[in-house]
Amino acid sequence: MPWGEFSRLDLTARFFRVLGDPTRLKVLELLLVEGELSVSAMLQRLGIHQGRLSSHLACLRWCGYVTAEERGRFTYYRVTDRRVRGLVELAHRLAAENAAHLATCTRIDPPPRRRR
Amino acid sequence: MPWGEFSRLDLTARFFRVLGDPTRLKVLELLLVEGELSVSAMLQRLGIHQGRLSSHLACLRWCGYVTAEERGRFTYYRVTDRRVRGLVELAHRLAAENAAHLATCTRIDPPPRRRR
DNA sequence: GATTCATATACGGATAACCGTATACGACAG
DNA sequence: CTGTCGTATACGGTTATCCGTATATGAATC
Repeated sequence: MPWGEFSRLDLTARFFRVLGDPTRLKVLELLLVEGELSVSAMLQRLGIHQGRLSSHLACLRWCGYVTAEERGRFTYYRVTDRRVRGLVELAHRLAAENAAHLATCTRIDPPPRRRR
Repeated sequence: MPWGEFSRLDLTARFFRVLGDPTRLKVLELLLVEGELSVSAMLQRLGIHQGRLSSHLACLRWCGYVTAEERGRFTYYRVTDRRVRGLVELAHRLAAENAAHLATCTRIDPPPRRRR
């Protein structure tokens, strides 16, 4: 059952890419620890620009990682699915075991190019 | 214990980014199914350019997802860690449940820009 | 209804990361 | 030791995606 032009495999790759950004991953971990937070509460803890956080939250929300609930002027976010916690924890373990190599992978982080 | 300039969280994000490329994910799945394959065997099944496959394999190998063994003129690859299978399968399930949204996430796949 | 606060979206510069082509290298055959 | 085969690396174009700044929206307060 392909969705639009994307195969099952393409969709899973997209799924992983959502988790592949440090800011989004940090937001997700924060919510896993705290349970539920408003945007302004996250802002205090993360120290990043408001627009940027909002945009990352929109991505996480749209893709099903988190759920938002509006109460009054505030919007509260929480992690949607219990399985996400296990996924992130397993990734932490595997990443820790290969930390030195992940840090130096030249495909993910290639050396700077000569000017064009 | 930070590795170089990367925090634990940054490393995990990199870990996910390795899985976030459709070609690498496809290679990984192929190896999960077949167990062990030479580069040329993978080339036949994937139908992509040789240099590109080799480069992705180098990434997967360096980051610890696969192990290579040279026998004669051939190099055989296999998946290193059993836990990778579970990780990928869980991601498949979660991605399938949000397929329609993942396919249209504008942060991962933004609308085309006006010419500069 | 104007103002303020909390949050979301739009825009464009900068950079990360993919791709294809071309080239290098090491093992075995002849 | 020369050629071929299997594999790895280098290079630069192109696209994806991050970021910060600026702006819009919607609820509550005045």
